[in-house]
This record gives sequence, C-alpha cells and structure tokens, in this order.
Amino acid sequence: MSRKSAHKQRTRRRILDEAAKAMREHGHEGISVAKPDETRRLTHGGFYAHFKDRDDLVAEAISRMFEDSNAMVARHLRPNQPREALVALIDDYLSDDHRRRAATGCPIAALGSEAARLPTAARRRFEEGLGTFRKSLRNAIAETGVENPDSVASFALSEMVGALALARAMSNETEANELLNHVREQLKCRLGLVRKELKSG
Amino acid sequence: MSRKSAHKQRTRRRILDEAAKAMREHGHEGISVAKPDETRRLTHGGFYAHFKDRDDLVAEAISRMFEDSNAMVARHLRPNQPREALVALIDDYLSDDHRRRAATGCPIAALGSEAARLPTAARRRFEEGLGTFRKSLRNAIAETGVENPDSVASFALSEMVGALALARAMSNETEANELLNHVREQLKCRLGLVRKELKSG
DNA sequence: TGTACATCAGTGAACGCGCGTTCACTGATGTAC
DNA sequence: TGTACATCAGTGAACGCGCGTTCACTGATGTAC
Repeated sequence: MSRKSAHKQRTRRRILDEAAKAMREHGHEGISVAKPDETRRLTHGGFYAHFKDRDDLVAEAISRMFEDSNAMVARHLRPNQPREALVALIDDYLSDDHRRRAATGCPIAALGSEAARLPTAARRRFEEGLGTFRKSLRNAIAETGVENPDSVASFALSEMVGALALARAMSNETEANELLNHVREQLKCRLGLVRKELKSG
Repeated sequence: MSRKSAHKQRTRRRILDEAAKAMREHGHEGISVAKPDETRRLTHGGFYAHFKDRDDLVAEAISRMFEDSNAMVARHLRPNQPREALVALIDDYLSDDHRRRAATGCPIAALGSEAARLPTAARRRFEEGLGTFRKSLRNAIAETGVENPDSVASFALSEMVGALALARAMSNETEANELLNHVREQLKCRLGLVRKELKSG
C-alpha cells in the first residue's frame, strides 16, 4: 500500500506544482482541468481522484504558491541581521530575474489584482498567504528599529508588489527595469538600509 | 440617416461603458459577448455590427477605461497648484470610495497583474493608458520642484497601484482601510505635500 | 512460495453547458419620385 | 403629400468548440491463505 500511496502523493504534488506555476503565468482562469499538458502526464479523468473539483485545485494551488514564496522570504530573513536581510529581499524581489519569472515568483504580484475575484476558498488561502508575507516583512522592518513598522511595512509591500506588477505590464524591458531600479534604490534609502542621498521630500 | 447612425453610436458607447465596467470588476476573461445582461439591451447577434470580435471589444474597452481614468487625473491636476492637486489626487486614489468602486476606478489597479496576459491589441492600449497616467503624475511631481521626478513618480505610482490592489484583496475592510490610510499619509509626507513628522529612515 | 482475490491510481469515452461566432430574417428609419 | 423601395440596426436560432465533470473500465500493486 505504501508504495502506491506514496506514488499518489507524488502525483498530487506534481499536479499542484504545475497548477501553481500555470496560474501565476496565466491567471486563475487560465488553467484547465481537461487539457492534459505533457508535463502533468495525467488524463483529466484521474484528476478527480486528487481534487474535489476545479475550485479545490485552485485553492490548493494558491497555498502551494505561498509555500514557495514564504520559504523564499524566510530564507532571506532568517539571519539576525535585519538590514542585510531586507536588502537581500528587496534586491531579489525587485530584480530583472523576478520580473521575468512570474511563474515561480511572488503570487501577490502575479495575481494581486484578481485576488478579489478568486473562488471563495482560494481567496481565503490568498489572504492567509498575504498575511504571512506581510507579517514577515513587518517584523524584519521592526527589527531595524524603525518607529512605525506597520506603516512602513504597508508602503514597502505596496511598493514592491506594485512595481513588479507594473514592470511586467510594460513590454519595453528597458523601461521596465528602469522602474524596478528606481523603486529598489529609493525603497532601500527610505528604509535606512543604504547611505545614499535622497532628495525627494 | 443621421438619426440612425447617431443611435448606433450611442449603442456602441453603451456596450463599451458596460464592458469597461464589467472588465474592471470581473477581469478581462470575466466578460462575455453572448450573455445579454439587462443593462446592455442587445442580443449577442447584433454585437458583431459594432465590433470585429471579442478581442476587439476588450481592446476598445481598455481604452474606454483609461478615458475615465485620465480625465479624472486631468481634472485634479489642471489647476496650477501642483501640491494641492497632488494631495487631491492621492487622497482620491487611496480612498475607501475608490477601493469599493473597482468597476469605475483606475484600470491599472483593477487589471494590473493581468495586463501582461491581455490579448495583443488590448495590451497595447493598456500600455498607452499606463504611459499617459504615468506622465501626468510625473509632470505634476516635477512641478513641485523635486529633484528626481522620474524616480519619485515611479515609486509613487507603484505605491498607489499596489496599495489599492492589496486593499481590495483583503476581505477585512478595516484592515484594508488602515493600509490605505498608512500609505496615503506616508506618501504625501514623502512628496513634501504635508508638514507632518515622518520617522521612517 | 504460489495462487486467487481486492484495491485503487489512472484511462478515455461520453455528456452537458456556456460561449464566441455566423447568418437569414425583421421592422423601423430614411430616400426617391 | 403619398407611395414604393432601400438601408441597416438589431433579432434569435443554430453551429462548433472547449472545458468541467462523470463513469465504466484497465492493469499494476498489494494482501490472504
């Protein structure tokens, strides 16, 4: 039995991995149960042995995305040097690489504006993931000794998510990367993470 | 003839108005040609007298959205008092009201994360609209005498769009409005528009 | 150890529905004389 | 001014396709004796 059920679990995981990627790339309406893409290697019939229905897959895939995402954050923020950790996180988040790889990147930037339209269960998962991400960011910011970490975390998060989404909306890559660079450097200055001059207020 | 063609133009306009609203509320895949909603008062057959196909409607509807949006910006920014104008724009953009009314609000916040997935023509329109919005914001910011208006406009725009999208993703309205309030006040401070204390860097 | 049976992950055909698109038609508006 | 004809915005039935879901079946894996 155990070999069988282990195999089944691996299959389920594979479906989720695929779905989590596809949804970040094509939106939650852009994935399909029926289309047997080569990577999934499963006919649509067998699908229902793993998930109650399509909405169930969508919900589980959302959770799956945030696993990756929050693991990434945790990896950066683990060491007890909040400034360096934040710099690394911000550099990573607002990078050309992250802009290109929506499918494996932050779910909030990839699905942010359609979050409110997700099926009920999926939406709940999204909010959980968003909450976790936000809390991690807030805590790291608090550790730097800033006075109003909630406020600062709010704008930092808004700015990161917004900038990445905007950069992806631009088809001109140079312009997109310029935007990311601007926001990245400004944000680090403003959080007191680098010692450059900033004349904007 | 002129009465007829005026009528036709009004019909077309009505379809576009509806579609522009529906798309901001339900995404570009959330609207349908075939479903004759009461407000549209047109059977799906007649639709093709007005638009080449569904993608054509989507593209035109995107342009329609930005008409509203850029008119709103222009209304705020017209008077030659860039500081007051920016305050009004930011207060409006990051308001509870704007959060609630996605259907008549900013297309960038409503569709930002799915912009890259729009059909080709629609995507082009989206970029045009985004560019116009950005330029208006940049010019207003430049008028306040800031040193690096491009950079500042980049983060201001990212922050506004990101905060609004995040606020809409939260089902807890109190939390959502808190986020908007934080970002709104911080942003105005940072642009030197209000004289409050800000201790964040 | 080998044989007979049970389980169950995955298959693939079938069904129904929604939706984009087409098309022959209607009836009101506009034009010619 | 009235009659006959033309135009054309909008109608609604029909078609095809994709997709979510169901279901009877297969064949490999695991269990009992």
